Amino acid sequence: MKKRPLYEKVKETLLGRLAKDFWRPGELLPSELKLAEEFRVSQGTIRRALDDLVSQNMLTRHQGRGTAVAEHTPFGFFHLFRDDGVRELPESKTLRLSGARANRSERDALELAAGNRVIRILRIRYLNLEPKMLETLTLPQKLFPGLEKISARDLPNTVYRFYEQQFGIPIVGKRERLRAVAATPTEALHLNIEVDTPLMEIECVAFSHKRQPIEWRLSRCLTDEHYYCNSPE
Amino acid sequence: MKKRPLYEKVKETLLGRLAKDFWRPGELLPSELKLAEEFRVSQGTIRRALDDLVSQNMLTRHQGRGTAVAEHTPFGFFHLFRDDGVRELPESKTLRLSGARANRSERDALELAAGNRVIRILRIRYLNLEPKMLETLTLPQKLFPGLEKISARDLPNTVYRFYEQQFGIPIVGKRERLRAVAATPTEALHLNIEVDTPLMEIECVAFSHKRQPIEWRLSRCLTDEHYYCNSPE
DNA sequence: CAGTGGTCTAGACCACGGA
DNA sequence: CCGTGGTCTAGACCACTGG
Repeated sequence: MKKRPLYEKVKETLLGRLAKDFWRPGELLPSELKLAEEFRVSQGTIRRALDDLVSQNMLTRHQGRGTAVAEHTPFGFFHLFRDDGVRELPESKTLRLSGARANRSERDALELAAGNRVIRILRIRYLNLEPKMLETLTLPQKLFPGLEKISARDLPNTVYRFYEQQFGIPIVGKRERLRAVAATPTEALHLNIEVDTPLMEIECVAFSHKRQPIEWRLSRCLTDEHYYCNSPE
Repeated sequence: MKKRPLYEKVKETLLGRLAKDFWRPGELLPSELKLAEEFRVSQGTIRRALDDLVSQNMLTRHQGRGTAVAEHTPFGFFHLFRDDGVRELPESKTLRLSGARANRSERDALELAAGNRVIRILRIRYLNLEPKMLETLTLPQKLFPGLEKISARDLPNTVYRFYEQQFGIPIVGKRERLRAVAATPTEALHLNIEVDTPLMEIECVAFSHKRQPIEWRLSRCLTDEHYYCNSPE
């Protein structure tokens, strides 16, 4: 029955607090010894839990300072770099936000049964003021009650924190699949390029802590002056 | 002077043995307690070293069985999957192998001084008997003495193990950069596609254990029936 | 069953950061 | 200086694997 390791329980509790903004981003959380006392486990167990959360980019640790809530960098999970290696701040504009019945691809990606509804969001992203990326986000409507009635202008730039804070859904993992594709006429128009220009397509499914699919994202980006990288540089 | 943690020393020693084929791939190495005794450290320290090597895909562990040398899967670091998620065995043919003075890009990628020589290898790779990928490998000649005189036919399909066993150079890390590009006439010819077809370009620098660049690899692949993925699926 | 890795504890000392 | 995380130890019990 209860074969789950202790550190998994600790992780789960801490994840819940992080989702609820129990601590602010950047804030130090209690020391390992304090947490060990609170959870009635040893420091080693706390350490194991914290290490796991650090490797999931939920926390950061600094010797002599403490363990802090990760400042979900302004880049978030944004993986495009300029050719010289410098990272640029992405800007985004939401073009459309609407609800609909999930189609076949969406049901497959989000593991939904037939008939479920989804929310579709179309965004364009800019790097250095140039349009570089067009992306479609698809969310299961039942997990985001009321989101379909929000104005496109009110959707924040970094949506993962938004999911956490407004809907209590922390994103802790993702699976990406990449392809090279040719720009469609619509994409060519938005990105100010010629039809059939090669684009990088990034298909990404984001998961909550128990591997439940939360978001299906299809991005198509221009890599004429940027490259994609998700390794630790 | 010597502030390197103990487990780092252990890792280094074990890595050296793995490179020398001290244990065969798939073979179990001594238990944690045996290793702890040999290295005169605690089991916890050995465990930490082994954990790190496991996360580098050098070892695999199974509760109740032991710790084994990773069977560098027939896929190696090959990251193309068929659209249905199935992994296919890549076949490769070496088209050319030659030595030359390193050009600017090669010196940058491999961190070489001007005047150094490199070995260039041009390969074509097949998936399900269809040509899907053209790649250029560039190696610092001084690290691979005699390799430039080898016949293209004698170069094995999986080169990383070859580097380890013939030249004592274990590859433990890599950095990848991806772009979408248009097929050149040469590539179109080899891959049996039209010029300007979108291709995924994978630029990969492979490192030895102390971050020394060993191989610069530029791959261009057709993603009409495959996708690229380097996350744990 | 014996032996393995997986978890957990309690304690020690060190290296670093900030007041 | 104190408190933090980083390393290391020694020992305990559990869960799984194989013969």
